[in-house]
Amino acid sequence: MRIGQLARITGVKSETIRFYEREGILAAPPRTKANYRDYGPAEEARLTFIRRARDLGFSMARIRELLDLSDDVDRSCAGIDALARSHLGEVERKIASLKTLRTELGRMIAACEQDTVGDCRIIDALAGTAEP
Amino acid sequence: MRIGQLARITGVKSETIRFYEREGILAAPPRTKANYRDYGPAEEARLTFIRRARDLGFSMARIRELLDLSDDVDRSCAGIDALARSHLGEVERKIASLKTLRTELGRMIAACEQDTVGDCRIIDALAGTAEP
DNA sequence: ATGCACCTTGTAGTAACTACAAGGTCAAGC
DNA sequence: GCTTGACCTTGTAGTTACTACAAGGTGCAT
Repeated sequence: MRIGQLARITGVKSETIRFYEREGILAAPPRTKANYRDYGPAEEARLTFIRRARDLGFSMARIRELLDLSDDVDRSCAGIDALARSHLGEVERKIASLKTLRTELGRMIAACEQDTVGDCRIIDALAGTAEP
Repeated sequence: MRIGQLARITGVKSETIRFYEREGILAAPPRTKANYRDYGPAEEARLTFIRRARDLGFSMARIRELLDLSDDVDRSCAGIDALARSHLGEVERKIASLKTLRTELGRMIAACEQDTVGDCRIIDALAGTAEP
């Protein structure tokens, strides 16, 4: 498929896809005889992964590491383990933060249904200043 | 407290704190007689919130909205409800994505413990191409 | 054959920081 | 009293990760 279709499917703009190629995070695909980039389904999955990971607040450096975990098939178990554990820690911290934020947003919505509004403790939810 | 101590506590650099003040996301604090910025605990919570939210991949625009939910005490319930629901949806999508990533990282670590490595399906995990 | 949507490269602009320069403040030690 | 050092001030310039736009080539449909 051509870059435009890949862009539509993944939600990553064509310009950004070319940018990723320049940065070496996405391999240069084969070209058609008209010199158009020609992508397959593997690139689609890789790009969707990158977009989701960016949306979750991972830096490009961190995403590169995650992609390396996937790319370097013949890599030492010790290396994979250490890196995977480090990423797992970050992922679990993010989940925990999001859960406190979810709880507080849910509480506000519930209060609104009762027309009682109350005060908003979103800041405390994430800042960890909230009393239990 | 002065900007340096606030920076250490929150993990937000002094330069970034001043940047937030310029952008209007953080109110200009009172000054000491030496013209130093003088912060209290409310700013600490607000900054920690901003840092965590940024780390979770929320844009500054989205964070502004969340802070507005907190700041605009006398706001219509309908407005709060709509905004909170929209944010709740984003939060739940992020949690769901992170959970699939967590599962895959956990699987890789477990495989490593067995010295069986196997293949890495991190990309499929977030890209949603994985078979169950 | 002439739109039109699509592609190419390259360059410049944006968001959200981040670093650095040039200088002012102030408590501690000689 | 004076200097040293850690801290602060403003301002400007650089970085990361895009994003937009310009100038032109490609290819299918009318």
